[in-house]
Amino acid sequence: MRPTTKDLAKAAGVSLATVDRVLNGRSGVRQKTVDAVNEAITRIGFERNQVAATLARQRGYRFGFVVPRSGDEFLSVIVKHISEFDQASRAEMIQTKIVRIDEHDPHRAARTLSRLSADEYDGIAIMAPETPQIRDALYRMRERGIQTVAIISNQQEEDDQSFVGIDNVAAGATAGRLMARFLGNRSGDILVLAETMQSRDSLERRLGFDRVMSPGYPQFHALPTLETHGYPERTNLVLKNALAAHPDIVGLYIMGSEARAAIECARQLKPDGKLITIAHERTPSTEQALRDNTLDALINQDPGHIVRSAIRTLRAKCENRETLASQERIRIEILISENL
Amino acid sequence: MRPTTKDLAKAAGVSLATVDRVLNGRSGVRQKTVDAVNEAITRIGFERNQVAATLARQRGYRFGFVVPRSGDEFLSVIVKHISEFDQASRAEMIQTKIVRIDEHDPHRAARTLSRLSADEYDGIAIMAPETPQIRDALYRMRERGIQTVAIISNQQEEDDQSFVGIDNVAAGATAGRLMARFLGNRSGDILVLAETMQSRDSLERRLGFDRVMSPGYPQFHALPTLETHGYPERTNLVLKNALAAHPDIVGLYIMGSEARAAIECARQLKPDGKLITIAHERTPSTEQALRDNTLDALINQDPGHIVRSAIRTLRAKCENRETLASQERIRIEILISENL
DNA sequence: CTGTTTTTGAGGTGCGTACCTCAAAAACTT
DNA sequence: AAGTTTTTGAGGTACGCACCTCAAAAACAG
Repeated sequence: MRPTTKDLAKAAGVSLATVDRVLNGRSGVRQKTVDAVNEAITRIGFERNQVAATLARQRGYRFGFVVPRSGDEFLSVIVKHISEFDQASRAEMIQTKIVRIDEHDPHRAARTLSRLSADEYDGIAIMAPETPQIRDALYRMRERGIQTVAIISNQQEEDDQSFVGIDNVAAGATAGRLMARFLGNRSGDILVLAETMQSRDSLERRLGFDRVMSPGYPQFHALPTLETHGYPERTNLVLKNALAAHPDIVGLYIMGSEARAAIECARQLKPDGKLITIAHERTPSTEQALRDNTLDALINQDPGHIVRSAIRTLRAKCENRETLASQERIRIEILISENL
Repeated sequence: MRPTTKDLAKAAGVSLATVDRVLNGRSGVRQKTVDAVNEAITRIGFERNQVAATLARQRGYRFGFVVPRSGDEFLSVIVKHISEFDQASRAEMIQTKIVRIDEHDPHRAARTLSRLSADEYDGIAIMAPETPQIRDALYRMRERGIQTVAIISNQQEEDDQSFVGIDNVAAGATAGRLMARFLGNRSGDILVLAETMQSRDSLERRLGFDRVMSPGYPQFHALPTLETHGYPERTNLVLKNALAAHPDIVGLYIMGSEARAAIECARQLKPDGKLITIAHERTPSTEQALRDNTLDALINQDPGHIVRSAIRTLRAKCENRETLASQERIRIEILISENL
């Protein structure tokens, strides 16, 4: 039989009340007593029964997902998965809410974050570009006793347990390698497209891409990143200009998570030239493009996995546990039309 | 506030005891009453609190993983993940044991299965080739009240909820497409290697592979599958013979989950020719081969995911729930050295 | 209608923990 | 040593459900 708190109390030579105080980090216990209880924990191999604990705690967990207000297609996929998970996890007493922030106004965003209280949330998963204001707000949030994780875009140099998402340098490298291999023995220029190069994600992807291309494949020349700023018209324009200026384009790498406009352009270009096109994030449009061969490959991070992993990570932090690393590692998926 | 069994009893106009009888499928309740309770469930949106339920049930869940006794490298990875999960899920009151069966002796295997009792196991995940004996044993197991899922190799035409693994036809097609694209505009013969073509997995992979190659790429010719039967010496032999007989070999597709010997051969062949090599399942050796460029790509199914998904599926069955489809779908992963 | 069987209700206990209160004990302070 | 503060113990309640017993009620059979 697994030892219970009762057994633990006996083993440590203290009362249940003291065991409770130690286990839940309440104050008013001498260090000596704390040590004695901890010693007993390891000695008898006590493990808190999380099932009973959550039941007794009465209120399960309330987590918030902070996401940009205005978003691309990928964001809506994420949001869909959040509410799907919320549905499915009600029986496990986990509630999930979505909190929108203004990604273009760091101050307002920080203010929104500062209003999130520990009475309302046990943990927050945040998806936002890193700015000093946000970083600060997160710091204060943790001081208020709210657990945090960053998802998709890493905030600063966080530790493993505070970021759920992929290594974007590796993702860019993956795209680069595929691009090179799919191009085979051809040669020419490669277009690289991003929403903005201000964001760390784009910078890292480009870095990884170049790291593979530059030394390994001198026959290709990846042009400077073109910025679309998320506007379809601008995307059309910069693409058209680039194609005019560089007749020898053989590849197109769409780095951002909003690929619709770029794909549309590629679709029109595709029939004549054999343009190899690679994009990120599986969405209805990228999936469609993969099926109709407009896209040759898709680099994806499973949004469902990210959402669930963020929740598990937050919960583990609330319960002061470690996560199972292998489960929380988000894969850089390569999708082609055969393994959709 | 979420409705509890008490609320449900009131809403259905019955007592708590009757609600309990209906919820847990006990006998001695008129159909009419059952219907009334079920109606009330949907009407007030009752959802059983699983946390409280497992606590009250006292004993959590005991699951068994039935795996072949003698196995390849992939199997040991699976086993590692099972015990890792067992460790991590003790706090959730889930126990997992490994049961070995003799894969080469269907009768003995079936006998082992028949000895698994409902007193010991709530559910069984089985990884075994399909034979009439096993199929039968599984059927009887379900009659005994033990839930089952097949993992990795599907048993017959099971429904979605009874199989955790990948679509091997699609996996073969993925390998085929990658092979073709990596070969580019070259032409020649492609070697296909399997442990045995008796197994459904190999047949399906080959089918998928051919479905992509045959119509789409006339410049390649995939040779008949060579069987290694899992013996390194035989692998060496058949490979050597094949290479002698077909000087024009440009690709090697290793279909089985035991790739060590074949990789070793490929490693020796690689320097001179530009042999494109694709294998299945990530293991220490295939991973190493990917890093040193002996392998060009790896088709993988995440063993950790499979194990966890099998458990979740079994648990859902025990609790008479549906699973979250998107979470249980095992991906056909494409691995190259950049996204390991 | 009576006797038998089936169905239902009322009530209880326990799971392992959280969280609360109040008094007693121990540890400090001056 | 007396007073003050800190630490500990004892005991209780609650969470939502599973599982049990026994008696009462309802349905059915003859």
